[in-house]
Amino acid sequence: MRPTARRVAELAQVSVATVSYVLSGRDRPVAAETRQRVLDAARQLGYTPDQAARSLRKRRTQRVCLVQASLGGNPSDERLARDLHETADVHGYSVITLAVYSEGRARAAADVLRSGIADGALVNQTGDHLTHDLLAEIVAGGLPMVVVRNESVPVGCDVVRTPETEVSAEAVEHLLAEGRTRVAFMAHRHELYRDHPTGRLLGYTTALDRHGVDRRIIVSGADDRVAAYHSATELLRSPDRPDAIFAASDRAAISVLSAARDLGLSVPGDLAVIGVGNIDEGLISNPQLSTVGPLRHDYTDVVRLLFDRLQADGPLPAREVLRPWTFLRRGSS
Amino acid sequence: MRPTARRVAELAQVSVATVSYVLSGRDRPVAAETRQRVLDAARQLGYTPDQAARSLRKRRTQRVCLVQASLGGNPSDERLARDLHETADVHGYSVITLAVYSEGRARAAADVLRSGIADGALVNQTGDHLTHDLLAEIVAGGLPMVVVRNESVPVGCDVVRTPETEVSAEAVEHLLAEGRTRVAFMAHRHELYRDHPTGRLLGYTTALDRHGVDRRIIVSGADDRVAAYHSATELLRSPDRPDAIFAASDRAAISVLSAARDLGLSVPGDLAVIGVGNIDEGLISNPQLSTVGPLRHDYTDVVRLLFDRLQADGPLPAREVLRPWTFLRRGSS
DNA sequence: CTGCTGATGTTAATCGTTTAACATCAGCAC
DNA sequence: GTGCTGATGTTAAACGATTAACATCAGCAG
Repeated sequence: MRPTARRVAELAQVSVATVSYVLSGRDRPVAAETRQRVLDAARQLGYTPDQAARSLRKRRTQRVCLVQASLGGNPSDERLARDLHETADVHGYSVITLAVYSEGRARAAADVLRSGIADGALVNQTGDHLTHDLLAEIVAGGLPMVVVRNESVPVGCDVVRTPETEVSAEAVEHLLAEGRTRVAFMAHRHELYRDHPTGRLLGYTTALDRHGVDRRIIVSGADDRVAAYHSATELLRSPDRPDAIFAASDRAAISVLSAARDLGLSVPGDLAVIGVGNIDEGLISNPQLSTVGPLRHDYTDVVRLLFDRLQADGPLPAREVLRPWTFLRRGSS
Repeated sequence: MRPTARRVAELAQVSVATVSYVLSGRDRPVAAETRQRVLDAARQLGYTPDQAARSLRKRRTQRVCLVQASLGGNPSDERLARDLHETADVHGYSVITLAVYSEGRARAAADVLRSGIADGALVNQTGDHLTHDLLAEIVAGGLPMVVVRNESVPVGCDVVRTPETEVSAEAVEHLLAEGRTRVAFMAHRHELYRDHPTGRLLGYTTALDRHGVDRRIIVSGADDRVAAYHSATELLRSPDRPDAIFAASDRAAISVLSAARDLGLSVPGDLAVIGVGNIDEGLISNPQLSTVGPLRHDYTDVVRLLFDRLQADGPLPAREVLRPWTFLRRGSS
């Protein structure tokens, strides 16, 4: 059995209260000699306070929850995860990750969040799985929450909005204005099988609409590099091949570049390529990758929103922050 | 305030015990009519049992902890994380991730694990930060644990060993046998600043030793694609450039291929390249990437080791599993 | 000497859930 | 009727840490 405060108290010949006063670091006067006895006893037994008991009593878990659609793969998500972990460490919090990769998991995730597993949550773009209703339900439970999303969320939590739709449209319009006529969109699998389009897909269709282009060329493959390569190869071999591809992720776009090169197509001559995400790798590709994405890959401000809430005494008003995104025209378009 | 079992009990006109019996699903007989009243009350109030209280009483958190050196980036780590999350979901567990990216964090992580934050832990290659002593300390606390590592760990937990050193050596020997004379190693940053070499570095030096080669060419850059590209470019521009590069990761190796191409070097003619990890992307690179790594990217068996332990009644003997790795010679060497 | 203050320690209530133990009652065998 | 059994419900004791409230005592001003 793990040692309890009681065991430490017995060994140090004091009461459990004293043990708690010494170890929890509150400034309750404790005689130097007593304090030392307690510390020695705790060390000797290898005592660590039980988190469950502490949480129950203090109504604080010292944990934050990161809610994500997918696990890894996306450098931007990784960066957010890292920033969250690092900040959490500094503040003495642990991070619990909840993967919401389907409709069903969303319901379960909401329940987990409402069970008081963490003191706050950072929700990263979990598509439509976490509906506004579900988010509202969680917020209503009193959980401090920050949501990173490409749309406003009217439920009383902080929202970091990305202008994904607008900037994606801008990029596609650029392609059209340049004279490209057959612009394809390479989508993530989940973008194809749901009612509500993602920002990037919406940007694509919006731009085509504005320019009166009827023809939509939408293929899957953006989920991973290999799928993107094969999907692009097939697409570019078709008799009526596109003269531009807007890929839902930079990684996919880079695979498109590889496919084009392997087929002997010149970029941007024969084919223009634009990705989403503005990952660093786009700077070493050949040609450099045009992309749509955030200017800075730094989520410390987002994370701070959450910890501000955690440290606030009263409830804070819901804030909405607009994350700066831009269309970066580089060599591939 | 979140509703408690007590509130539900009041609403349903029963005792809290009955509420617990109904909701926790134990097969304690409860009259159908009573059960329904409780269920209705719980639904009406949106009741979810408090995790802290439940954990305290049951001495089970329904959580597992994933301990990792880095967050994301490595496809293999991602896959492990995903497999763990999915299996955990199935078993009704949540996943808490602990990032151990430095010596200091290791001590803290050990304390967190010992505080009973989870029912079991899956430790993924956290280099030397988590020393055997620290691991032993955690295991001694009674925490079921599975460690994935490139060496045996004699502390009473399950170990999934990767023959990273041996297979790396094999790959480098292959380069030497082929007649390459200036073989460089591109390392992760952390590999350069610590006493104990990683398996891949050890494999590299071992192979050189065996062939009586004195000259070590070790550069950093394996941590990310951009750094690898620049590091490789610099290396390949040097007057006495290497004729082979063994990169500590496939991602880095692929950047080396890009750098070589941009410099007009032919692969494998002018330069042989071998990576580590056997990621799928190596199949779409041009030329295809030779690599050292696991045959299958599937960690369900590893995860099962952990859940076997969690579900076992008594203590299980420590198992050691050897993960199959191999040197895959493809187009780049 | 009296009464106050601050330092130091202890007692006991509390957080919300689980669960062993007990109470009650109906049904039934004898 | 008596006693047993099983169904159904309640009571109360945990789980381990925190913390308000209280006890004690030394020092000291008046």
